[in-house]
Amino acid sequence: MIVRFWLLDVNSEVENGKSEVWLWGIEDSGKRVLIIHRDFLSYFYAVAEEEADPSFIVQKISKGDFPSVTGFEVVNRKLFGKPVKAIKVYCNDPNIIPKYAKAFRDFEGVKDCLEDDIRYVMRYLIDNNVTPCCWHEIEVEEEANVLGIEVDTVYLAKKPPTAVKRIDVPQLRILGFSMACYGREGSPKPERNPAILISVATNQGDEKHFVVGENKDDRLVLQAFADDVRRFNPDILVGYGVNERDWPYLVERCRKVGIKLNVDRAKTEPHTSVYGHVSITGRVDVNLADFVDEFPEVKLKTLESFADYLGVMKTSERTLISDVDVADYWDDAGKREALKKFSSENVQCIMRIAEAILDFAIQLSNLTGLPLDHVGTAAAGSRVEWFMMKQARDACELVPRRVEQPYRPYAGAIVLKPEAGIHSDVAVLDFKSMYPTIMIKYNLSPDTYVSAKEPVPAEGVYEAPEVKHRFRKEPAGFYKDALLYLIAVRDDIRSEMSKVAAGSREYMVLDARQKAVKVITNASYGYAGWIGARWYAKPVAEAATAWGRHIITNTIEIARKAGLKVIYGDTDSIFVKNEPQKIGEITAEIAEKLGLEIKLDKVYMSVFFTEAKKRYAGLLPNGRLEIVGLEVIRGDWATIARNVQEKVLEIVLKENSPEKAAKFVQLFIRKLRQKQFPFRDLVIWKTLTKPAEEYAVKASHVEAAKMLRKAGWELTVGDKVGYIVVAGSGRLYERVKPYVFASYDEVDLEYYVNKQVVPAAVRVLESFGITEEQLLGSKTAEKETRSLTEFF
DNA sequence: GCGTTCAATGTACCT
DNA sequence: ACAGGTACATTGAACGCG
Repeated sequence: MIVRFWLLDVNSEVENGKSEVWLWGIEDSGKRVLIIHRDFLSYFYAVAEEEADPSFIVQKISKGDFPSVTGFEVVNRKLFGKPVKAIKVYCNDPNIIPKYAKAFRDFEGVKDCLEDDIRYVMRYLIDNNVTPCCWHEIEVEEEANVLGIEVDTVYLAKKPPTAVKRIDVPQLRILGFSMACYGREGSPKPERNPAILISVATNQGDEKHFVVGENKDDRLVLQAFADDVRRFNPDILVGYGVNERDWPYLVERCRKVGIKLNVDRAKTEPHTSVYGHVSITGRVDVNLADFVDEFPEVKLKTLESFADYLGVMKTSERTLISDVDVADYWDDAGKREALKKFSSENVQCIMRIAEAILDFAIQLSNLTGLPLDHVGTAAAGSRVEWFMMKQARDACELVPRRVEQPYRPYAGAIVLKPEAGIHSDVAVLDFKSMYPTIMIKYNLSPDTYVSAKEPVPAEGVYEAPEVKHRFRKEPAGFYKDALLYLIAVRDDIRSEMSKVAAGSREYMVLDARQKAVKVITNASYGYAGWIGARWYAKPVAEAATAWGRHIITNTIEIARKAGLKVIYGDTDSIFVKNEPQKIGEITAEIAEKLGLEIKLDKVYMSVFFTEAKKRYAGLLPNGRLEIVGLEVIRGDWATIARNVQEKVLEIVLKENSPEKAAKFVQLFIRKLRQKQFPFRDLVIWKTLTKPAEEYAVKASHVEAAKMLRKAGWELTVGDKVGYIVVAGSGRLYERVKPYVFASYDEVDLEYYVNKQVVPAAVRVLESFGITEEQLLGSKTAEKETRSLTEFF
């Protein structure tokens, strides 16, 4: 019997001493199924030394005591482009593979063992061309559901599945949840603090709240939550920070109160697995917080600010309750409803973010081949790597082991010093996807590199400028093939998108897919230069930037020779005076001489530069202000400073009136001194980049973090600390408090005037001759205005 | 002993 | 835990002065 299914999740189990792959799927009919594949043999490679005879090696190995080996196969493969003979060693116990590989490395004639570090499930997926979040067909027979798996049917696979060309996603059941814990000793601990409130929502519109009674006994809450999950039987569970917080807490708490947390489809408990994701057998656990990094505009990566950014729930319309205050809200009869409302809003945010994110997550999973519950937690480098592994297999390239590499920096891109001040009518030209384009054009790939000691091959080489790294022209390296594939796929998707209604379900899926393709394409250069990469290839990255510098330098020269004033440039772009005819001419000349396409990206009606690189603001014809690098878009400046600078830029660029801007700043400062701005606009957020003890110098956010920790609130590396500068004496770091512990009365307003608002404003206004003193002015308002008026 | 100078430290940004 | 290039605030030790 043939079954057609969409692959939701995959895991492996050991049954009667034999490994089997479990494929969790959804059929067209909506049936949830489990397909068990029993006879997939895993393997690793023993790579033979150049002079060695592989069959001799096989003979020798056969005499050793390796009971799990079931067979050998001598094959031709490549390693970093060099042909090698390899012995594929099949084993019936996947778990013993690393041990055998280690032993085999010592055999005479064996250069190395490879791919022993690829887990059984991933081996299965790659070798059979099975991709998660995609439709497949498979020959199966029905099997008795002896284990009581919570699916409609259990099948036994007769053959590996084959992919079906279909892009649609079945109707998935999604359940989101959010929890609150009661504690007054700092960060809640499952050993001592109950889960007082769990809010649950589904994509079928249900919303439920499980709340403890007055005795705060959470057994019923936990049980009801687990029962409700099983009743709804979701395919996907979503939350925010669930892998590191909610799931471990729930598991521990249930253990403590003597309940089994049964929320999966196979009667096991949630367990932490690779990349730190929590695995819930038969379902997919998605931590939405893993996807906030795709939006660098979101500075503070909390649920509420992510939701605010996506436009699903405005923070300004909410009463936010920080962890520090949960117990107070619970204990105060008048405030408890607010806590419930907060929890309900949180789970609503989660559901709406899921709606906005899941299409992308699904497409990224499908493109990289990483299961949906891994793909979020996997770092950018891993995502590229898994994508490349599939490409490598097609090219018969062996997957190298990850080897510890020393960090060796190399030269990157060129940035021009801008001409400070305001320029009007400025065109921005740029090379789209410059590094991927260069990598394709010059066949930059780990398997095409010709080292300095090697002779030039017959087909010739491309030699990078400056660094002189050489890459064979033929055949195409697997990076080139991979990048060409990605670009072709993206073009296909875009043409498909133009055929369907914008905003339709199909359009959204296609758009999510082209975004996933873009993410992988753009990360490929960085991957090549990453020392953690299996295919770390410094010459590839170094040659890409060298060609990039060559191209942009020549572009600047061509523009100048054509009489175009070059105002600024960074990596792959140039800012020139907008003269369409000349731009047309140089575009053609660049294409002809450099073989790369430069395009008009946008025209600024006016653009403002400081003396510094990477910081400017431009006014677009539609009236939108684009701000780059300046304090406005920096998350480590207080909101008041960002707001004042944004307004100054707007006045300067739209009204061309620095004087008006200066007066605005003076008024702003008066309001600040009168405490007219919300307290939260004074909070400064900075990331803890290492454990507090490891800092070489005292720093404000670290001191604030220590104060939080003293009160029991644990922070880990990567967390952002929000602090307030309070009145007092001494160093800055001696005058800060976590914002949750501070009140408006303690604030050192003069710090915010002198070190936040004024510097942010002066950054822009000093170009127009306005000084800090003028903005601060003298004591009375009249005098301020007069001195400024006199100045002009 | 005290104020100034400046390299080092730390964070976040740009492409 | 994708790269290098860059700006800027703050710290803290060295430096200069007398």
